[in-house]
Amino acid sequence: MLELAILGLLQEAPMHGYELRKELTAKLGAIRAAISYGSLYPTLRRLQAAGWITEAAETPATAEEVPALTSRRGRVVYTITAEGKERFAQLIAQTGPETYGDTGFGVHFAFFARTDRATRLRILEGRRRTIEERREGLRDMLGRAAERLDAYTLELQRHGLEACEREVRWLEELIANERSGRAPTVPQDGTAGGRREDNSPPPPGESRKERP
Amino acid sequence: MLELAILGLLQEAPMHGYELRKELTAKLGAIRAAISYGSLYPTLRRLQAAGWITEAAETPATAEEVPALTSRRGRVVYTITAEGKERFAQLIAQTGPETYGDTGFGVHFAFFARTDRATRLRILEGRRRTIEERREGLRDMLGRAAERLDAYTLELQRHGLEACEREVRWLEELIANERSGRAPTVPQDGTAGGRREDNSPPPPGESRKERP
DNA sequence: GTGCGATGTATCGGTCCGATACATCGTGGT
DNA sequence: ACCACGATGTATCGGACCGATACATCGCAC
Repeated sequence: MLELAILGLLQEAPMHGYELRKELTAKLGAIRAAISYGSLYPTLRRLQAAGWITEAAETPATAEEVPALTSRRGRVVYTITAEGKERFAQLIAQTGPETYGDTGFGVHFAFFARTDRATRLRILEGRRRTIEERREGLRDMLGRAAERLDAYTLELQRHGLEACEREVRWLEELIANERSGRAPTVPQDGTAGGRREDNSPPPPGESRKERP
Repeated sequence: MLELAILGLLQEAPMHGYELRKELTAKLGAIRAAISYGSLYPTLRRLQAAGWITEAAETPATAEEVPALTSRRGRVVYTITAEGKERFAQLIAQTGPETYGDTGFGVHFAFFARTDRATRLRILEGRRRTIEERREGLRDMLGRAAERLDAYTLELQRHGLEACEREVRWLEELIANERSGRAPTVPQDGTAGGRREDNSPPPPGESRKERP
């Protein structure tokens, strides 16, 4: 999951570790607390070894800014490679059980702007299926096995059930939205500052549909 | 977390691994999918080594029920020890940052029937604090940094924000309920003799509302 | 002038998951 | 009569991720 997220973020701009973590936290803040350096750095190492990204010590900068006495050491900047972009496209397109779990779904969803519509629909429907099953499990529990559990556990289940119902409704809405063609999609590639023109994979058109 | 959950469940009755997993899944179904054997068995081994539980191969059963031709092999039954109960009491009473995270809070909450009211309140308030902070982070993101994120990511944040708001409301309700006094606590130590009797702890949610 | 929080890189031990292997039992289909 | 299949049951292995920790620099407020 981290691999996917890192590759996705580095496609917008090269970054160093600290920055990456902040962006990661911003983008995934709704689904997980904060990425630990204990996972981030080893993963970066792994990605570098696999050739998906390259790391370069940030130093020169034409040497005219700072007299190099207080040279910024450290500050390793990671850049995605062409193979890395391929890898990302492959990861983002493939769906499976782990795509429908809480974390997996969240990460995939966060990169929906870089996902083609067919895949988006597959993921949304798979997630809905998963949540519906969880919901049924909780309903059964609250129905049949209620007397075996104490009041607090029941309250927890009830709250969980409600969350499932809400999420299913949310997903229905998103699915309907996708099908109807007007998806909330701002293609948004890394060109914000007017540099690094790169073809965002298949950003399904119909851009610019602001939500109320 | 698993340690706490296992100790808590074994306090209700001795069980073997498979059964334990099922009960665990039932009790924690609202917060996590299913406990993997890859965590369960090593944890049981660890608990046994620490002396919190004892394991015994289930076999004899007075030999009058089944002719022993189809002897059930395997079937290791785990029983909590006195030290294990102490350990559980210690774990359930101590609060900290990890108690307020999604999983930690869920597990603690699931055993609120075995937790004293002061601790329950501390946990509920700590959790509320944590969620409020997450909520504020999401609000800031949706306010200030909105233009930096694509529509899908924003939608994810919005959904997460809503979930936070709902949970805070839920927690407020639970806290008010705890404070209002009707919470017998039920220390509930030995469970000598009969299982199956339901010394029902406090009722957290009273009259539930029907949905509009 | 100094303490302190943000920035920054990095490792280590430990928890937990997913895949896998293997064995038994009862049930129902062919 | 046979056997396929799902539930029951125990167990291990590699890998992903976290939490704590260590260390160094920078700018700023007191």
